[in-house]
Amino acid sequence: MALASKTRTPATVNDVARLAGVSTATVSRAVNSPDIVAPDTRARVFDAIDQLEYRPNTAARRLAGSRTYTIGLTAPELSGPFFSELLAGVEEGARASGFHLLVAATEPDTVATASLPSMDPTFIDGSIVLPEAMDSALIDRLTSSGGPTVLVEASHRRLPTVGYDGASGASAAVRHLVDHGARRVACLAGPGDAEVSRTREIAWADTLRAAGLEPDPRLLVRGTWSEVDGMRVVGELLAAGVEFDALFAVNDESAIGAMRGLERAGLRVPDDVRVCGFDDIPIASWMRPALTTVAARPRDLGRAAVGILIARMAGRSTPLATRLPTSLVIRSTCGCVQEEERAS
Amino acid sequence: MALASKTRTPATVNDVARLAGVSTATVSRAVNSPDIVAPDTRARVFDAIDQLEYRPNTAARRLAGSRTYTIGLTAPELSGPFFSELLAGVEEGARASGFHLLVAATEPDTVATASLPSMDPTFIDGSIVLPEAMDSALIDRLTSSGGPTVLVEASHRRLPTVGYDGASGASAAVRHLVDHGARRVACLAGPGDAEVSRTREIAWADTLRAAGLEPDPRLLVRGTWSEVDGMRVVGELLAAGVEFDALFAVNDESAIGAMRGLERAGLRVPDDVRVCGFDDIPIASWMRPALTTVAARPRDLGRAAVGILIARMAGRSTPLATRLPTSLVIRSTCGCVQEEERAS
DNA sequence: CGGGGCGCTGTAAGCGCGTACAGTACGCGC
DNA sequence: GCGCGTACTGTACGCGCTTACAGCGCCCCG
Repeated sequence: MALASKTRTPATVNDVARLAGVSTATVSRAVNSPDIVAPDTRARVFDAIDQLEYRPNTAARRLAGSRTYTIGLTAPELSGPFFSELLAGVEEGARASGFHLLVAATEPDTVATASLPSMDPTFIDGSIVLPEAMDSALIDRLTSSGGPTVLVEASHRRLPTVGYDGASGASAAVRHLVDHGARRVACLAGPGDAEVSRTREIAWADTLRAAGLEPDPRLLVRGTWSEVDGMRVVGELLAAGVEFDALFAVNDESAIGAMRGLERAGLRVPDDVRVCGFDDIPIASWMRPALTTVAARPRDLGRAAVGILIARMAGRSTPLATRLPTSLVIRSTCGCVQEEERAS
Repeated sequence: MALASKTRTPATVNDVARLAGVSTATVSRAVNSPDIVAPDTRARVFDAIDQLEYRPNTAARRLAGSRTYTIGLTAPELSGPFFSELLAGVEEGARASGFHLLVAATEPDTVATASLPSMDPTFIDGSIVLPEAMDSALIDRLTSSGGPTVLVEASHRRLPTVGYDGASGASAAVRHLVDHGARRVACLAGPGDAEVSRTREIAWADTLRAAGLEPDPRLLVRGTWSEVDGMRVVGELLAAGVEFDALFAVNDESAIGAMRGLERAGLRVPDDVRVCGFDDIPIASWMRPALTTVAARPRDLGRAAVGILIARMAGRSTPLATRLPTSLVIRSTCGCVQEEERAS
């Protein structure tokens, strides 16, 4: 019976009300709290809705003081395998719960200004933000005006966070390296102010100590998560004459860069230096030698984040910190897989 | 003088109007068409706006029949290097022009239903869609109700499109392979109904013919853009006993998969089979051997798409089809770079 | 000196929806 | 029989903004 609109202007509550022979208030109630309207009235309303292909106007809805059914996702950078997967997870979760997804990147330089518009509280019911996207002042501002907020891969006293159990992941990686003979394990970290990196660095040091190996501070080097930087930093390490027989990188991209740096210096992976990354980005299993890494599933992270956000928006309380498990994926760069396997 | 709000309810036009001693209409005009209000009035209004930290309520704005300052981006899948970069470009362009960005994935199975909500015309001023996200009926529906639409990497009779000049890119790649001695160039294509792939396949065949080489139909094989499929398909080709000395893949991911397939069969790249991909995804330059490929810049694509969309929304007319150039990036998999270079 | 035009501003009517508030009808207990 | 509670439904206002329309003062021309 969709003899209705094809190009006509969209139906409104009024149209539905008229067709169903009820008032607009009843239509609204039928849509938002079906249980408080009489079953047969409700049925008539829904019939009308179907016939007219009525869909509530989101803007009006918002204006009338209700939800916008939209959540925001803010990150410092939108490209890259990590964010890419995270986004997919967030979108999936949002869509499954009937929410729209607004994404925004924060200007690299002006962290403050340009970011806010997209997180417009009048537009958003709540938001998910990656820590490096905003300083804490901004986050405060957001939470005081923009509804619930969940932080990804960060820690916070008041706000709910979701992230990996980075410490145990890193620990497993380092332990694996050590168990297979490594004695001098370097750590290729991210920026010093990135908490995600810090956690993994600390786990690196702790695990080394637990194995009776004192971590050499010169073995802890920093990049910016990128391949280029991984390569550069390894070059510097080598140039400085610091010896190491294994390398744990806090993310896969810098691990890959590091491998190029090693190769450039004539060192072979895993024979001369064993390498282990973190994240298990898609390419990790396709490169050669295939990267041993700590598998994290950003897609799950995303899903978890929306889940928590939606719970908060609904007024339910949630644990403050959610930590997803990781698992070590052993491939070729750690050198503990048979040659035969590696060749195939 | 930001003695104003900290946690207070956001300022409205009324507040601004009162403070500036003008009417709300004037405030609105000052904001939306500054040139039609007297300079000193305008100044007073802007002062008030700053003082109150006023920011127009987007929902109200939309409801009052104006723009929403939001554009939508719809794709079948949100992860992967191509979309990732495209998104970054779109967001960049959108933000630069003061637009919000709503992203949505279309359900793999129910192409129809679940996608629309996010493209809600009452929410969106216009949208950018990747062709495989919607069938043409859906696109028609979107354009008839949801404002201007631009298609990415697709062709359309009425709608503006942006994409690469895939034909010339593919042509350059195949020509390069042939120029360097390849005689039997296989083509690893995408799904048969993907126009992007078709264009490149045709260019493959045409270029071969132009070089006096009749394309062997058995050399044209299809996957689904993915690494796994690239690997699988090459395996099948080999199993079928079809000989080839070069392979042109319509995207990098399947090229990478193909290389693994080749490796598995004991064939070496580029010595036994030369390989060339398409896209130049970030990893292409980091893998070993480094992938020779046609460089496309999805980020630019994204920027171009928003540019055109915004122009259309502003009523300006734009060319129907925009084709961005590509360039061949010669690295190691095509076998024409010196050994010395490859080793480094 | 009067009328028409222009430049600017104010008035007020919605945009589509949610929701307090005010019914209405019915069933029950007294 | 009346009064009251329950289960619904309708009336009407306002969310914050844009935008016709009208109004005001001014200058210019006749």
